[in-house]
Amino acid sequence: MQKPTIKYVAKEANVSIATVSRILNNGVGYSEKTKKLVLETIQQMGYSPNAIARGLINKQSNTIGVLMPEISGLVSADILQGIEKAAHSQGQSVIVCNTAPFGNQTMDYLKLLQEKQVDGLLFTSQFLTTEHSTYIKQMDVPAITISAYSNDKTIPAVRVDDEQAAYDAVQYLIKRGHRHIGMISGSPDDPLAGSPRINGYKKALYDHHIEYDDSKIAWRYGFYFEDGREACSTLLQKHPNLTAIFAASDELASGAIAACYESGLSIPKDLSLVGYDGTKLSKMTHPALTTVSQHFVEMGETAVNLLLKPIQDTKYRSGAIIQHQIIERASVRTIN
Amino acid sequence: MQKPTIKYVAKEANVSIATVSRILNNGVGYSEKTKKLVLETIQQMGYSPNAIARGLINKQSNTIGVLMPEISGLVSADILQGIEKAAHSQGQSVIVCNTAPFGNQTMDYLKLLQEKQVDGLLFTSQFLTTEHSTYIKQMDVPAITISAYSNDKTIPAVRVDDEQAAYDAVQYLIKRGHRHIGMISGSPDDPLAGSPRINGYKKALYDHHIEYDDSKIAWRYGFYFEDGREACSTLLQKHPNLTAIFAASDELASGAIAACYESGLSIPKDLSLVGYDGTKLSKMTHPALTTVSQHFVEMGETAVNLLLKPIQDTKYRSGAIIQHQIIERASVRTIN
DNA sequence: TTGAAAGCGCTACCAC
DNA sequence: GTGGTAGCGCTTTCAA
Repeated sequence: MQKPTIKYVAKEANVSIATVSRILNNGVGYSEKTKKLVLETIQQMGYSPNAIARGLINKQSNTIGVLMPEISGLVSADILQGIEKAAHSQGQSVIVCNTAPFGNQTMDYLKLLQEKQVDGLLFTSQFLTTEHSTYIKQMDVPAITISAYSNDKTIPAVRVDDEQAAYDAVQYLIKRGHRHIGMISGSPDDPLAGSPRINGYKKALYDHHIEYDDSKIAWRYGFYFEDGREACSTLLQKHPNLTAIFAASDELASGAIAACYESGLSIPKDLSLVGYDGTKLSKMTHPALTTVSQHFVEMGETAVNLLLKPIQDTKYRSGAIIQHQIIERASVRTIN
Repeated sequence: MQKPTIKYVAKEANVSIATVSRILNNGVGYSEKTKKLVLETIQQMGYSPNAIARGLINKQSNTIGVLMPEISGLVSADILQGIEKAAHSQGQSVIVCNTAPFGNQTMDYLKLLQEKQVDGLLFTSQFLTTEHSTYIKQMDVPAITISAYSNDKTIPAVRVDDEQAAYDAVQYLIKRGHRHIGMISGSPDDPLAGSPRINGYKKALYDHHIEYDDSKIAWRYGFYFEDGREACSTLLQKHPNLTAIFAASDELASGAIAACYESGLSIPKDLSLVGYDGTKLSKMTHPALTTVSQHFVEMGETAVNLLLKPIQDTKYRSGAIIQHQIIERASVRTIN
């Protein structure tokens, strides 16, 4: 049995396909009577319009493509959630693409999404090369980055002010009496989540007249648990007198917690700790992490809105900065 | 500037569109010379085929739809990762749909995906009603459930044998000398992740001649941190002599850990704990959780393969059971 | 208020 | 080997 098409519906209802089409698209130009008749026929035949055929004519797919490394990360998953929500509420579907950090996976996906005629592109937590942005330009679809880094500044970016957020985190510690503050970080060469946070850390120290010491930053290439554990353990060995550590991700912080348990340090009694991201992990550790929360779901939503709405407001031409927020929990102690 | 179409490429290269099409689709019926010429023209014009037009003819979208509640959950995210990986390697794109547990969100998405002519449907962690499965049948696309529950047994299911897995977890505790074992669980009315695990718990006790006591199961509707914390605290109050608890999810277990800290209990010294799921959370808690690992990424991959491959092997007609595995970490102590 | 028909970009059939 | 063309299911003029 063939699936019914508009043609078939028209025949059954004894009207033209044009009329059916009009009714389907809420246009005008038909009597209530025919409308009722057609709608009934559709119902009865179980007709479902073919979005592909529609797309061919309308030149739009009502689909946006999302490119992200590691879908299953706490951060990515939250962003994706926000994206899907906002997209769906605006009649768009979301195609997810899991890009590998190496190779030209991203280019391959870009080509694929171009063929699929996506109406927009979202890049999450990714470094956008010039090759990428050049290709996007040629694709002629709107694109927005989320927590990503691009050389091409004409692509709007939705992000948190990482430097300021890190600054706030460190200042938070300073205000609670800490002066021996270490940092666990991603790579200083990472322009995305590495250097900005390191800079914020440095700046906060500087502004509060605390001497900066290179060796008080322990960095790894990743932002994961194991990275945090190793980095923290290294840091503690080098600087046993640290009273606080700022970790550039909640996962790093959770690793730091593990390292502290291993070396018999109690948090926050012996060492205070501030995380970063505000993922659900941060409330599940023990002690619960005081952390800098990024509103990932909101970031995803904002990005979609910026992508889909014709950019009338020049204010958002270059994207949006989402406010971060320090969530106080139990991992920081105040020194008198 | 219009985007170049196949027609335009044909004109530029002085061949027919039929020839271009053949070359594009790796068919036969053209000389090496024309192939080279056409490919060069394509390259030079920056032509990209239109998958929508293709789809209209081929009656396929090379897209599969994934429906899941809560994209951002640890479990869902892992499954999605596996799905995307396997789908992409088979030339399929993935549309994610975040279904709310209430309302008829799922039906709406189903209709949408039907219009988009998806080639397959994947249901994750969801309860499939008869209305759903009836609609799917009528859509005439293959569908598979992953860690889901459906009344319609003709829909292949990819899952872990939850009862057996829970059984193994509890038996693991029993073999380590525990006899006072409580359970923190989802709702007994939840046929998906509730009752099977509870049954496994009961059965293990029974098989090892340990009396079953209803009140040693504390359940909540959710499987989250707060649920676990509350449930554990309730349980501990009622049964202070428990030496072990089996939690029906890692998040529940992490909540249980928090509850233990609050009541001054040390894990595993005072209380042993086994989690469920094997999410990345389980290695980030302190102590690291001994847990029953479900291979979520593999489950996603398997589901896609089953969905896309014509089902030649009757063995998989009804789906696949993915092996679970107990990962031993630091949350269980052996009683002598 | 309605219908006929062109055409979106492509594939596949048939003819040469 | 190659080209002409019907037609996938739909929207949208243009006429009636």
